[in-house]
Amino acid sequence: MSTRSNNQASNILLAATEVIAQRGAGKLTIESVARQAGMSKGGVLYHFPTKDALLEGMLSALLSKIDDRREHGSDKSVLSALLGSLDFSDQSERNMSLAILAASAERPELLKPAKAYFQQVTRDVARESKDPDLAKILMLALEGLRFMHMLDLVPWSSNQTKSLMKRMLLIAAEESS
Amino acid sequence: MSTRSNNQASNILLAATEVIAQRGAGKLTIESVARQAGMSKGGVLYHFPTKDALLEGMLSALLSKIDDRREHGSDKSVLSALLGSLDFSDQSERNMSLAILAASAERPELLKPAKAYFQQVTRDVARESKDPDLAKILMLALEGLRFMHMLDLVPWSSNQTKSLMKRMLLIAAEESS
DNA sequence: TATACTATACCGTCCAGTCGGTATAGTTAA
DNA sequence: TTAACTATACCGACTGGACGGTATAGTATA
Repeated sequence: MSTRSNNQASNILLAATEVIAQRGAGKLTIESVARQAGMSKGGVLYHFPTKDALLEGMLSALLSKIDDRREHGSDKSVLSALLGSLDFSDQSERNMSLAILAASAERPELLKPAKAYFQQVTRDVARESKDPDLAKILMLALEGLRFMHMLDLVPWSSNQTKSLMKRMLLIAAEESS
Repeated sequence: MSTRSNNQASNILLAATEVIAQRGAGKLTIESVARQAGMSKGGVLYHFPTKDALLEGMLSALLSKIDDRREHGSDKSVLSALLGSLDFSDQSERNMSLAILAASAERPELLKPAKAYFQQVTRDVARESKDPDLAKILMLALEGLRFMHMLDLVPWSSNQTKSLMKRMLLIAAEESS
């Protein structure tokens, strides 16, 4: 029967990311999210009583998705897991990341958990690396790719991106202890 | 007597970046820019007839500053010039970059010139490299650093950033022909 | 009936852009 | 030299629309 009443929240979250992807973070309004989710403004406001709550929801969905994959990265290193799990040809991947843009525009404070997350990952990656600086460079490249992807600024094909990711995985494997 | 009131336009541009840095791209209003620049809304609107014009102005100021430095990078490679000229401890550097966030929020189309710029740089860097993929990784790391800096998301000290940049310069020097 | 959810009408605020006006410096010319 | 005129820079009241949030009434289902 899957009441799917629980799903409505994530439906709305998804719709929000789509709005940002299609029209920009500045056009993220409760109305536009409602339309995209196929419901009314009241419906959205029932699930997320304020716009801030919506932004928080998007951000925490993004972080928990990333974290999920870090843990499911099985036997490889954290860095390898991160590199290996990101798929930039996946539209929903990009869309979720866009929460960062929306939050930074409207409520920069909401990015604090994201910063904490980066600190954590940095620590973890440094701990397992022979060459922490090189590991950081790879992390930065990964995030650079994420941001450029978010803004549709990547100046080469997705095939080239894939081969780049492979190369990065290779370097990561070489230098992990 | 050098009233120097003739560069009001760049004054306003500067004020706009400060507003974004202090309050976020979503709070970038003509009024707030006017206040920051020490004038009235009408005054800002005189120099930039629409908000779009203001955004365009910020973006083109950013691109021409970067381009400037690429050309003044003298005898080194393009990649080295880019790596060497960026100073992330400089506040104004970060502020100017924030134009990207504002534009992406309000008028994503305005980022087209930025994309064209990245394509150009990528071509140039690839041409002079023995190992184009490695060069791309460095470029990505540089942009990753820019974005994380913009969002105040860098999880380590500015000293660590400096040593990272040195390392990146080293790699770039090793692999340039 | 109660709970979970959705729709609609409405309010107050914020904001981009308009417009009539002021101030001032320069230019022309009687 | 002074009156008439023009250009540039700026001010601030106002308008119309968009948006966040509230209130409330309705529907479906268990």
